Amino acid sequence: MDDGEARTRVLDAAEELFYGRGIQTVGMDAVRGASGVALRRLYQLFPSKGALVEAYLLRRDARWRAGLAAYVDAVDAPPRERVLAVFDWLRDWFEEPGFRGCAFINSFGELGATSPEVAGAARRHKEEFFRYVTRLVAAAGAPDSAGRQVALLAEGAMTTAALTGSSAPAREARDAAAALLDAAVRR
Amino acid sequence: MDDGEARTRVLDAAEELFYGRGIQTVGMDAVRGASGVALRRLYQLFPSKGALVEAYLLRRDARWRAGLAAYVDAVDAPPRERVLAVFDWLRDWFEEPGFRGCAFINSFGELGATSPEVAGAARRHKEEFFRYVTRLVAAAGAPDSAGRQVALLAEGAMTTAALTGSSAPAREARDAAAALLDAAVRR
DNA sequence: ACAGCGTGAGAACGATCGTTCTCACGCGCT
DNA sequence: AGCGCGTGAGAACGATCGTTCTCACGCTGT
Repeated sequence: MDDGEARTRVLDAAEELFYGRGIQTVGMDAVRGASGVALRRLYQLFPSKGALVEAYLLRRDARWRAGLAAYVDAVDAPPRERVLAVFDWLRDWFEEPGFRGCAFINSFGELGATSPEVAGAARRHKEEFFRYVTRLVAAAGAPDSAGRQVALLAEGAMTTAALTGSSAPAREARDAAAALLDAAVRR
Repeated sequence: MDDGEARTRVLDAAEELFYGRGIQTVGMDAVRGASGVALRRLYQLFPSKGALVEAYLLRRDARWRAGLAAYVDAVDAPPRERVLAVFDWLRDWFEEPGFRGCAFINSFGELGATSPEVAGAARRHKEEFFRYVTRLVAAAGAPDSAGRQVALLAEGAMTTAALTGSSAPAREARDAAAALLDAAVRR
C-alpha cells in the first residue's frame, strides 16, 4: 500500500468517524483500526491529530461543495429553479443514512472556541457556500440581500434536519426560498 | 453557603464554561475552580458530569425561552411586529460579548451522537422554540408552514452569526421573515 | 547472501479526566 | 467539655488519549 492509498484510507476512516461521532470522541486508535493504517505511518502522514482534523475538514469542504455544484449544474432549467435545486440536493443529503447535520457547524460547536484552525475552516466553508448561493440568486435576478436570506434558510434547514432527524426542513426552506425569490424579483 | 446557593454557583460556572469552551473541553476541576464549590459537594449535588450537563441545558433552555418571551411580550404592536421582534431579540443576543451560537446546536454537534440525553434536550428545546414561533406567526394570520419557515430563518441566523461573529444575520433574517409573512398573509 | 533501512504491531509514556478517598478541621448536640 | 457527623482541600485511582518507542521482520541493492 503506497502513501497515496494510505492517505485516502486514513481520510476516509477519519471522515466517517469524526462526522459520525464527533471529533473529540474519536481517538487516533479508532482511526487506525478503521483505516488499517498503522499508528506510526498515520503520524508520518499527518503529524498530529489536529493536522488530520484540518485535512478532514478541507477535503470534506471540497467534496461537499463540488457535489452541490455538480447537482445544480445538471439542472437544465431557468435560474430560479436552479436556486431551488439547492434545496432538492439538501433533501437528498438529509435522507442519506448517517446524516448528522453540517460537519462544519458541528465541529465549530465542538472546537471553534479552542481551535482557531477549526474555526477558520468552518468560517471559510460557510463563506464559500454563501458566495455560491448568492451567485445563483443573482443569476435569477435577485439582489445579494436575497442571496444571503436564501443561504440563511439553507443553514437553518441543515441544523433543523439534524436535530429532528427529518428531511422535511428541506422542503419548507425550499418553499420559503421560492417565496423570497418571487418577492425580490417582482419588485 | 447552603445547598441552594452552591447549586446556582455551580450551574452559573458550568454554564459559562460549557457554553464558552465546549463541554468536553471543560473538566470538573475547572467547574470547581470557577464555582468555588468543593469537588465532594459538587458530586453530591450532581452525581456525575452528565447530570450537570443535563441540568445546565435544562436551566439554559428555561432562561433562554423566558427571556425571548419576556422581550416579545413587552412589544406593544400588531402581531406581525411581534414576530419580527424575535429577530430584534436575536440581534441583541448576537451582540452580547461571549456570544458563541446556540448552546443546544453546539452541544448537539459535540455530543448528540453519543449522548441521548444531550440529543433529547436539544431536540426538546428546538421543538419548544418552533412551537412558540409558530404561535406568534399564527397570531399574525399566517399558516403553520410560514411559522416553520420563520423559525428556519431564526435557526440559520443563529449559526451564521456564530460562525461569522456578526449580528448582521439577525437583520437579514428579519427582513426575510417580514417578506414571508407579507406573502403568506396576502394570499 | 547479507547488511541496512523502513515497516507493522503494539507496548510504553506522560498528561488529563471523571470519580472517589483521606484526613484534619469546625460546628451542633447533650 | 467532648463526641460525632459533615465539610473542604486536595491527593489518589483507574481509564483514556495523543504521541513516541521497541523490536522483530521483510524488502532492496550489490
